[in-house]
Amino acid sequence: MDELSAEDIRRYRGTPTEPGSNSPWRDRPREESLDLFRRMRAGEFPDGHCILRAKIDMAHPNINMRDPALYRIRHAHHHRTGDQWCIYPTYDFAHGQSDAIEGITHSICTLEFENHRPLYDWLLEHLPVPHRPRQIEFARLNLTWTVMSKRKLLRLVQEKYVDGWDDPRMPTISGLRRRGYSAASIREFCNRIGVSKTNSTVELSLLEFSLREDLNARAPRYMGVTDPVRLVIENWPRGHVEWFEASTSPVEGEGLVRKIPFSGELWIEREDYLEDAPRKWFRLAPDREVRLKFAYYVTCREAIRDETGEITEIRCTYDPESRGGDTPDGRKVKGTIHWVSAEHALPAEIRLYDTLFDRENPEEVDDFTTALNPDSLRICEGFLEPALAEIAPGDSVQFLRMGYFCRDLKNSAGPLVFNRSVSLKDNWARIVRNKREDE
RNA sequence: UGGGGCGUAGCCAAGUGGUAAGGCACCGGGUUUUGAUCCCGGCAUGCGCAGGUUCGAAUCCUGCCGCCCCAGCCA
Repeated sequence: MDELSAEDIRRYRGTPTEPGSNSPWRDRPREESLDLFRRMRAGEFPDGHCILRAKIDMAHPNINMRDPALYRIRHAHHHRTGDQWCIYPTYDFAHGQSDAIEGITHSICTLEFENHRPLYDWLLEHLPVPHRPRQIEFARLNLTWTVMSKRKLLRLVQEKYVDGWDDPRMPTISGLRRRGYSAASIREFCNRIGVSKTNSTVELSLLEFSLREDLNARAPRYMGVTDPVRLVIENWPRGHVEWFEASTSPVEGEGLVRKIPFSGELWIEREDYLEDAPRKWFRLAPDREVRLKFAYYVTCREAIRDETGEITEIRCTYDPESRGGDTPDGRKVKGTIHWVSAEHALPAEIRLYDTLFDRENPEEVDDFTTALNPDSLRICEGFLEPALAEIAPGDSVQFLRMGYFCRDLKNSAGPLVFNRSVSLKDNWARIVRNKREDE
């Protein structure tokens, strides 16, 4: 039992390059120590008055072996036992013993505990344990574009930078689940990155790939427009509605068949129209023809703008011969875009996520909260095809061409809310990016 | 300048004396009513560096270099 103050203990410990020296209490007779320990347990002393230490070697090159603390006084209130217990073991003292009692064979932990293993082993050797566990250390998982330490994540929650531990932007299991990450995709990700002792940071793209791979195989396809602009078909019979039958699977003969209403006024994705389109642009532009998925070919005639210059309506004509998405003359259209009939559309809140931080390594700045990405969440007022009303909270679907979305687990009572789990791979964006870099 | 770890491609990672797996990313091409998926091809004359041992070295030896962790009565 040592009665040195915390400050003195630190002084006696030495430094990594200089040995420490023995506490003046080190040779206290056992009976006296036992008595002190009993009284400490009985609550006779205030916090820090004395402490139980292991007698090992104050000159040991490993600082953890320089007479480490084992039991200290903490007058902490416990929700079950109240104030009756006031002494607590250190992590090092408890670790090996609890492993031994639980029959643990391989006690796996992270690299920073490597220096503690000699103490872990020393305690097991010197204490009456029922079994000898072995501690094995591995590198922790780090991911680009986020932080992983519990202490940092806690700050994000406490300081309200996110909505809670299950905010879909959090790299927590509950956050990933709410984002729409399946258990299978997370497991497959873990298989892919492996386990080693190398300090490493895995690229986020690998996590995203694992999700896409799983959802590509499982998620039914529907149509939803996230950033809507109105498309009017000038030669469509007024008030006419057609219903198309389409499968939710891209694979012939698989999936469920549901009906999709089509009419003369649709919502399409704002980004699917471009005024000055390059030659390789396959979507809508003045005088260009595209296929409306499952339905008809339409040719763009004009775009109508408001006073601010924003496009409010795109006017097209359709080819009645192209019903179903093919024409008798066999002419090809390069682009196929998704749509939702305006009259039948389900309004929905669609949440699009970006990385929580604005850089690959948020730890490179002094305070990681200054590296938060202000655009990590974008809330859209979108429109969905009617069949999407049947999707249960927590279920994943693909919105054609827009990515994989998961109906939010919370907010299940009110209007439809969908979280985007991950976008689809976007080769067009890549082409545009590469071209810009060439110029 | 003490001790404990780790260095194989842009990012992960196999490999333990027989001539550098695999995945992601990236780059080409094909198929496609999702610019998705799928398919085909490319991507380390080289394993932190320098010597040495060996018929043969990422693997063994020696010496360097770089990065991470440790001076809580935190975990």
